[in-house]
Amino acid sequence: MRPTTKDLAKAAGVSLATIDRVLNGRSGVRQKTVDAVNEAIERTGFQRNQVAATLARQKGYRFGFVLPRTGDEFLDVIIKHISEFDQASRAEMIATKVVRIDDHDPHRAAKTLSRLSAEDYDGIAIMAPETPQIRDALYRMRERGIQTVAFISNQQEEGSQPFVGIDNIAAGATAGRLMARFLGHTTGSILVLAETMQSRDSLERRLGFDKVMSREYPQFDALPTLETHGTAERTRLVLANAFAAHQDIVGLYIMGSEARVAIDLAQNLCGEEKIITIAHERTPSTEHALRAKTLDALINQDPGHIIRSAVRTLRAQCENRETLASQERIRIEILIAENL
Amino acid sequence: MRPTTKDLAKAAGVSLATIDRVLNGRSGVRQKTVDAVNEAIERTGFQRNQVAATLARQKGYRFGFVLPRTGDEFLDVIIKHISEFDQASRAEMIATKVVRIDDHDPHRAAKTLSRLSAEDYDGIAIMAPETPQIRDALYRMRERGIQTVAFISNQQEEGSQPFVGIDNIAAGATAGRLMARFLGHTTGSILVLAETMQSRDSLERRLGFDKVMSREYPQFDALPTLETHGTAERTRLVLANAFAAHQDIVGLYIMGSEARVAIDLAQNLCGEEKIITIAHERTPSTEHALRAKTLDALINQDPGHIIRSAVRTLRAQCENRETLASQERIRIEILIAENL
DNA sequence: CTCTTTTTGAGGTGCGTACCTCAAAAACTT
DNA sequence: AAGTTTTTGAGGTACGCACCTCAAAAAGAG
Repeated sequence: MRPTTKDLAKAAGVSLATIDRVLNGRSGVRQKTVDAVNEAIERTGFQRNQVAATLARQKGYRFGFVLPRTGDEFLDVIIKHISEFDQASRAEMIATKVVRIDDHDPHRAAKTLSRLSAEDYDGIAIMAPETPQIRDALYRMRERGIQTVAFISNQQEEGSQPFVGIDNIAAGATAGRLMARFLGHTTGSILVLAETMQSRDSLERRLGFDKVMSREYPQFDALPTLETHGTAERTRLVLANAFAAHQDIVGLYIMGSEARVAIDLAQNLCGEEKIITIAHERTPSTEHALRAKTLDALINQDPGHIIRSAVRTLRAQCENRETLASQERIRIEILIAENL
Repeated sequence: MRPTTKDLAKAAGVSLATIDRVLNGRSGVRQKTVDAVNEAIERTGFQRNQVAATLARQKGYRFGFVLPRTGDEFLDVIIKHISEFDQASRAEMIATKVVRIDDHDPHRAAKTLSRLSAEDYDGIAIMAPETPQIRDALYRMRERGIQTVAFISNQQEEGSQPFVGIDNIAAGATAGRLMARFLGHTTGSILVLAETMQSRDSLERRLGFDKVMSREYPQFDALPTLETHGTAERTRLVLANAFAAHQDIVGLYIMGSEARVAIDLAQNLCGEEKIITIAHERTPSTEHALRAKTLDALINQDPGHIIRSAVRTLRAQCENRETLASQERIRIEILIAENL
């Protein structure tokens, strides 16, 4: 039988009240006593029964997913998965809510964050660009006792909060390797498309992509990143210009959003010689393109896994436990038509 | 506030005892009353609080993972993950144990299964070849009230129990597509290696592989499957013979175990012209080969996901709930050196 | 209608923890 | 040493459900 708090109290030679104080980090306990309890925990191998604990806490866990207000199809997919998760985990007393912030106005975004109270949230997972305002808002949030985790988009301040998402440098490298291998023995230029190079994610993907391409495949010329600013018009414009300026385009790497427009357009612009196209994130559009063979491969991070991992991570923080790093690593998925 | 059993009793116009009888499928309740309670469940949107339920049940859940006694590196990986999971989920009152069965002696295997009692296991996940003996043993097991789920290797009898694992036809097709795309414009023969073609998994993978190759890439000649019987000697033998008989081998698809030996050997036998090699399942060996570029791609099913999914599925059965199919789909992962 | 069987109700206990109160003990202060 | 503050103990309630018993009510059989 696993030891209970009662057993632990006996083993430590203190009362249940003291055990409770130590276990839940309440004040008013001498260090000496804390040490004695911790020693007893070690000795007896006590593990708090989370099932009983959450039942007793009564108010399960409430987590917020902070997402940008503007976004692409991928964001819709994320939101859909969050609400699915919310449904499925209500029986486990975990509630998840989506909070939107102004991604183009850091001040307003920070203000929205500052309004999130510890009364309403035990933790939040945030997907946002890294600005000083947001960094500070997150810092104050943690001071208020709300756990935080960066989510899909990493924040600079490593160490202060965990990150759940893929390694974007590796993701870029993966795209690069696939691009080169699919191209085989041809040579030519490769277009690289991003929403904006202001974002850390795009920078990292490009870095990884170039690392593979320039070192191992000098026969290809990866052109400077084209920025779409997330609009269809500009995507059309920059792509048309690029195809006009370069006659030898053999590949297209779409790092960011607006994949749909780019894929369709590239189909028309490239002539009879098919170009190899690789994009990120599975959405209805990219999935369709993969099936239609207008897209050759998709680099994906599974939204379901990310969400579950973010919640596990937040919950572990709330209960100040460690997480198994190996369980929380988000895979860089390669999707082709056959393994959709 | 979510309705509790008490609220439900009031809503259905019955007592708590009756609610308990219906909810836990006990006998001695008229159908009319059962219907009334179910109607009230619908109407009030009652959802049993699993946290409280498992606490009250006192004896968490005990699940067994039935694995073959003999096996390759992949099996070791699975076992490692099961014990990791066991550690991590003890706080959630879920205990998992590994049970080994004689995979070469169906009678002994069935006997081992018949000894698993409902006293000790709430459910078992089984990875075993499909034989009549095992099928019957599983049937009787379910009659004893032990939930079952097929795991990695599917059993024929679809419908009678869920399956957690990948679609092996799709996995084979994925391997085929990658093989063809990596080979590019060359032509030649492709070797296909399996432990045995007796197993359904190998048959399905081969089926998927051929579907892609023969229909879309007639320039390649996928040779008949070579069987290694899981031994290093025989692997060496069949491979050496194959390379002697065919001078135009350009690809090697390793569907089953003994990947390590096959990869190393193929390296030596193929001469200066590198052949494209694709294998299944991530293990220390295959991972190393991928890094060393002696392996071009790996088709993988994540053991961690499979185990968690199997446990979620078993637990849902115990609580006779439905599972979200979308959450339980096991991905066919494509691994290359960059996204390890 | 009576007798038997089946179905239902009322009530209780316990799971392991959180969280609360109040008093008692121990530790510091001056 | 007396007073003040800090630390600890004892005890309780609650969470939502499982599981148990025993008696009462209802339904069915003859």
